[in-house]
Amino acid sequence: MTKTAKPANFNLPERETIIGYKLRRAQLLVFQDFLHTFARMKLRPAEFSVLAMIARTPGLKQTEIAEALGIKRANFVALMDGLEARGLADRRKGDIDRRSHSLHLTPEGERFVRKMVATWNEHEKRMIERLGGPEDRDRLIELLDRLLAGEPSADE
Amino acid sequence: MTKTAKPANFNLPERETIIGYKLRRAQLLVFQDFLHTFARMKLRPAEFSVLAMIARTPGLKQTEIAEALGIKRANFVALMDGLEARGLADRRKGDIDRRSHSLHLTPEGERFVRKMVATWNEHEKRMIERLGGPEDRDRLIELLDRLLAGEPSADE
DNA sequence: TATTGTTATACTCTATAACTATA
DNA sequence: TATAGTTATAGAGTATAACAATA
Repeated sequence: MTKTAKPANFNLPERETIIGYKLRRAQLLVFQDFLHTFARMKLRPAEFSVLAMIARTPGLKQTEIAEALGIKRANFVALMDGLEARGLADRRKGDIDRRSHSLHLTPEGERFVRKMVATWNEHEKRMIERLGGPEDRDRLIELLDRLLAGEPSADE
Repeated sequence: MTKTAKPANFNLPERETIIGYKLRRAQLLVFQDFLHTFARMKLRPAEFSVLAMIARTPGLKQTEIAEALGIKRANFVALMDGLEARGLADRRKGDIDRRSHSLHLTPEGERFVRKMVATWNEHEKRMIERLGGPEDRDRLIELLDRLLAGEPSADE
């Protein structure tokens, strides 16, 4: 029994089956776990991605990394300033094109990334367990890839 | 071949298999489609959810709706001001507890919600097609529910 | 005292325009 | 002219504290 006398008949979608709604809730949950897990290391998701990308491919230009991660180059500046101020990464003037900065990890940045990967493993393990196991993680990724198919995706 | 002479060996996760990363990308894509679809109606996801909830259960208190949708009651005020200013919903002083406001659709709000549901169907149909069909939508929802299990979820 | 709605405020993300130094 | 990085700024979204009216 509803709270109104005349129950108007809209054909409202059930919130529990709305893709965008569930997707947002799940994403917030995963990011919450990430933030909690990395609170001690004071690392945000975007910083994680940037450090991971520099570690994997040192020497990339600022704009290349920003674009690959979907970060506007204007907003990337402060992020990179932070990593540099913490002594984790540095910018080097490109010797061919002196306008550009190529990005590298410092020795301390390399140590930090090793710890970061270990911490990330904890977090991801927890998420995979929630899903039911690695096969279910794969099934989820595959479904999300279908949504993203045909996108100007970050890499690949 | 990488861009560095000594390829330091971190055990970095592949970005393509990171749950949080994929989840965020997919959520942004779905919300982008939503925003584009509802641009003409000038309706944001949060407003959609609020109108849908008022339509389904008229008479709920402001705080009940805000909490159910994960919106802080302080932030709900401006959102509700907007819906009221557009003549879609209104607040009525509770006659038992005169501090509270119970929320209802106006007649124009009811017409708006009918159009909103039709527009939403377009959007969701597009997302379901991307996923591969309704069964795949169900599989996705089921996996996302596993992530969300044990949460102080909105409704249900 | 506690709660509902409200105001004010602040912090993060994101987006755009315009500047500088190089090309 | 165009591009890489930068600065300034503005808009969402979200978070907290404190207040008035009411319980």
